[in-house]
Amino acid sequence: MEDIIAKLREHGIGLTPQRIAVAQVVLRDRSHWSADEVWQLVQQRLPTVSRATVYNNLNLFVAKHLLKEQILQGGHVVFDSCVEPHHHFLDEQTGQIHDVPWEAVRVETHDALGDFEVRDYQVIMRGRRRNH
Amino acid sequence: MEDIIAKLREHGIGLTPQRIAVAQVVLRDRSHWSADEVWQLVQQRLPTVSRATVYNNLNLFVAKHLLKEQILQGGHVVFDSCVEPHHHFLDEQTGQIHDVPWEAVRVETHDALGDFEVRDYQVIMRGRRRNH
DNA sequence: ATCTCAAATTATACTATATCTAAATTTAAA
DNA sequence: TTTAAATTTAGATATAGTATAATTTGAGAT
Repeated sequence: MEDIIAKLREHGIGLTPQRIAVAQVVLRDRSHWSADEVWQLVQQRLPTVSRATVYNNLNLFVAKHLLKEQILQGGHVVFDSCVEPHHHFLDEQTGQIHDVPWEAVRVETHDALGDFEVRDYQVIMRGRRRNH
Repeated sequence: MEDIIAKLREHGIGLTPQRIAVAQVVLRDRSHWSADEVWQLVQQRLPTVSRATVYNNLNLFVAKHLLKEQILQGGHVVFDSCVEPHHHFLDEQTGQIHDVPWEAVRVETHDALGDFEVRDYQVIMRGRRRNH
């Protein structure tokens, strides 16, 4: 709980019970959360929390760089607690998205880019994950 | 009109007035179309066309490789008449997405990928486009 | 040419996701 | 304690997409 509070403060986010509850959910182990998943879990701790509040706070956390918004296949939005740069691997069989370490992929661009000044990039890979 | 019909046939798509109208819109000059944009334009030619029909046919065209589905920032889905492999550049100032030639970017992967067998990839670049 | 019928396709109605609005409540500073 | 600003709530609305019922298509039989 103290960790969470410290983290919110570090990111310039004011404290409310709703925000603490949302942060407790999204900063847990799993790294990709849909808004509705978060809402359902937060409701267990705070039954009166409204859906709009969850959405508002998730988007605030993105704006304050506590989370990153990621787009899955089909346009579904999830919130990612890993804000460090990383790439994504989409397992086409399971539909699962996995984080790939930044250094695992090297990207070089050529002059053919022309007018585009690249500030940031991310590689989306598709394929399958070998059986464990 | 004949071009459109030939194209639909090549891709194994049966002919209906609705499909011809949708194809006429999306195979025009601009390369990224939202479903609702398509619907509005198609309605001008076929006022009874339903939204579901437009969605159904856009998704069919993707399935038959006449179009490619692309996900924009925020999870918005657009349909792209350029089905050749290409990368994307998102202009952060205008929110516009631009196609980048495949060869303009080279990607190498390393062992750190581990379990992931990459079949396909795409690079999403962000930045700005120099003034014209 | 016409009819039949199953499959394909479209339209109607419904659902999912996300955001807006105004009122109510809480926060944080004085 | 007060107060202004921030935040949440509850309900409505916007955006996007889909399920199901209705209609059309296409092939084969007559």
